[in-house]
Amino acid sequence: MPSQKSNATSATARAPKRSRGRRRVEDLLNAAVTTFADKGFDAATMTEIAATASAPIGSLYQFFPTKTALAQALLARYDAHLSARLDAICDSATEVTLGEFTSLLLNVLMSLEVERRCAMTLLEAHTVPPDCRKTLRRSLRTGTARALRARAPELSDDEIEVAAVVVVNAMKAMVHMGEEADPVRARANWHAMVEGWLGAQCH
Amino acid sequence: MPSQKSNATSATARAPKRSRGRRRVEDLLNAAVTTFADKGFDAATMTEIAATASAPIGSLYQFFPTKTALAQALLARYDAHLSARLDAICDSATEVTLGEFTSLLLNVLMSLEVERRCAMTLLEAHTVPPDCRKTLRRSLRTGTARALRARAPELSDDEIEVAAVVVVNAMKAMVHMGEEADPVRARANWHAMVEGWLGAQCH
Amino acid sequence: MPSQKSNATSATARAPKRSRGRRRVEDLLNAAVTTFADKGFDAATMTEIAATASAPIGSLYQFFPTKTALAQALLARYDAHLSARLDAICDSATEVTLGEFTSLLLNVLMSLEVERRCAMTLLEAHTVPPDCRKTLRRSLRTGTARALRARAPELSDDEIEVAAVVVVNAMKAMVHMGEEADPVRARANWHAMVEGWLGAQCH
Amino acid sequence: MPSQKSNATSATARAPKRSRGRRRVEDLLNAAVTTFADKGFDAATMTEIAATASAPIGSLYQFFPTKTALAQALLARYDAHLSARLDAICDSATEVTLGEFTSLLLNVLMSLEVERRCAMTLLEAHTVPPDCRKTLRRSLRTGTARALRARAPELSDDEIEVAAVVVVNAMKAMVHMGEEADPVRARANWHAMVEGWLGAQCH
DNA sequence: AATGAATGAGATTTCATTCAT
DNA sequence: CATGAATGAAATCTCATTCAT
Repeated sequence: MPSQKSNATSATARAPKRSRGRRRVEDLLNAAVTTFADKGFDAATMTEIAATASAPIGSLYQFFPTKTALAQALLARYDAHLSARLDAICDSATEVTLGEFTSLLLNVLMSLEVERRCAMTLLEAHTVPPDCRKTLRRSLRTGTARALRARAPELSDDEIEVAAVVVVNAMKAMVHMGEEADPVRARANWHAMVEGWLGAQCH
Repeated sequence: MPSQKSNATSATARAPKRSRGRRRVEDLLNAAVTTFADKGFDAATMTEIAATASAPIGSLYQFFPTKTALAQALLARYDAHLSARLDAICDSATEVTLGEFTSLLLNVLMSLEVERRCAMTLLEAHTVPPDCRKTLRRSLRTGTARALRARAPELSDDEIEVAAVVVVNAMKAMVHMGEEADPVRARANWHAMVEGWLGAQCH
Repeated sequence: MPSQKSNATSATARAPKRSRGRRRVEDLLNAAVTTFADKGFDAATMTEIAATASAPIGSLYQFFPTKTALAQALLARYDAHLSARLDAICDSATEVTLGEFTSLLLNVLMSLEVERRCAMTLLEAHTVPPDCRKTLRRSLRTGTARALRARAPELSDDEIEVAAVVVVNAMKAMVHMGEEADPVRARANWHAMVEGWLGAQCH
Repeated sequence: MPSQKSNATSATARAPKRSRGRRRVEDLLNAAVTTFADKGFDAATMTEIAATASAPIGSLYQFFPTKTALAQALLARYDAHLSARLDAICDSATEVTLGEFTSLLLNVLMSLEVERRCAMTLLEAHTVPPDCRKTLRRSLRTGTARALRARAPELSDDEIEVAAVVVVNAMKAMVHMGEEADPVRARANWHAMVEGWLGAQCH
């Protein structure tokens, strides 16, 4: 008796056990990334994602029991990537100039073009549960706060909090400016603006 | 995304002739705004929009032959609103302080909460044709450029172009910061940052 | 964005407005009756039911937004039929012999062969919500109680209650005995047994 | 009801060789009993049954190559149980009063609550092949006939045949009356009714 | 012109069964 | 043997759009 759509309120991805399975999951995730990035969450279909990965639809559902679970897994993967980048910035925070530090921060979101577009799409999709969306946002903000604290330990918690919000939004703008004409100059100006403000803060 | 039976490649909104019709169109647009803002473009259904406006579904299709045409009309309406605001800024550009000017610009997107959320949703929706999305974006950029030129006529066309891109993205960030904790302080910092940069440019 | 299976917890059948619609609903209900009776609730598919009625699947869902709603409508229709029969018995309860009265009661379920098989199938189906099932059962019991009270007003409420339970189960057995070899003699015996007991009670 | 990949028209349960296997089969059967009783044949899934028995799905298919075969095995087991009870009644048929005899017969189906609910579910399921269903029914009828013959050897074969049909249906009613309000009085009345009829027959 | 019932392609999800490991 | 990941046919339900009334 098919029909009961996933009754579990929060279904999560199942981990593969065999080595072939792990490879297959990799393919499925990549297929999902490009499909979501291209079509958006709602317009992308599970059937198309499976087809893109040359996998039968049943396999897709073996690992991701729900379209939502698939989105969640993707966001988690991207979250891990961002955290790693931010951790790296923490490590070198005191060994670089302010300009370099600004650059590192502002470029956090600029790697992995497709994954980022996918993540941004999912973050905007009203159909994706707010939980996962909030998780990624918070993770990005706290990671940025960590980097700022590593660079400017003299700032209070509140100041760090607010600065992190500012910087995160500056990061996002960097990405969006790529679609405009002459993105190089636009980003250079943006960089200057943020560096100026950061310099004023940190002192 | 069910079957699109419409084969017309580009359907646009039809203008109503009588005053009763104009009132009805108004209601339909408003219903569409809230529905799109709440559910997103894909999840919102034409039936629900008509119901929200207490209008029969046939009426909705009378004026907006396509879901896409409806989105387009909404974006056009919002575009007009933004242009008006930017025009007003042009007029007073030379009579205000730099801080006030910055404030005016950064707050351009902060009015009409629901309409803005609707517009941003539609701008992200991959299902809405890129044309209308590009139109609104360009309109916002050129309007901003006009305001900047009114304030700083000494800048070259290129410089204005780039500055407009920067400012537009700064405007967007103002909106996004509203969802974070302590948006007041975040926005104040942001304002300071942009004012600093604007001051450096304009001279 | 299809996918959200009927989120309304209890969807009910929608009434048709046009005359063609009423005819169509009739056809759909009849198709559903035979299909459920033949295949059972779970094995019967909405697609097959629509096809049997030569109706597009969309039309089926127009009137019965859920497979469950369809079952409910069927049970309600059968309920109405049974109530009518029991009311008729009430009217003639005092004008017939005990044997005739027994006969009338025991034969209540023996008309409308297919509808009855459909109803019994639905009553057993674990997938049909208990509510509708209980409704029909109670309706049958209270209708029978009414008939018994009309015949034997001297009995207490409790006695009527219990007698109704007994008689209802006797009715059901009448139906089941139809599948055995020599159903005529079996039913005659059954009739004698119940009549004997009824005679002993009523006095 | 998803695709039945099994092309074997009639698959039956395989007997286990080792004692550990016999234990496992026992667990699987018990898990199947409760699952079928709770969810019905169609809604119960092989995966869930295996999980309930804490057995891998492969093991389940080792012993019962088909969902149908599993149902068949369950019905056979229940058949054996009923036959044993009826045999016991045969043995004591001449040593008890008519009231006791009636009681014994009417209570045949009242033991093993879950197994019985499972069996009744399977008997109603249109998806279970008619063969096994008929087998159990016939077995119950012939067993009952045996008991009646042991008690009343003077009756002709035809009379026994018909009486068995009547008694079997009386048994079933006893079970169904358990769900109504005041089942004790209902059953007492039922008992009186059947005893009265049996007395009239046997003489 | 106005209405809203009718349509059907297509989306998500399930699960009996197999077979590689 | 034992296991449980893999498969894909098939089921339920949605909704943009049309067109008869």
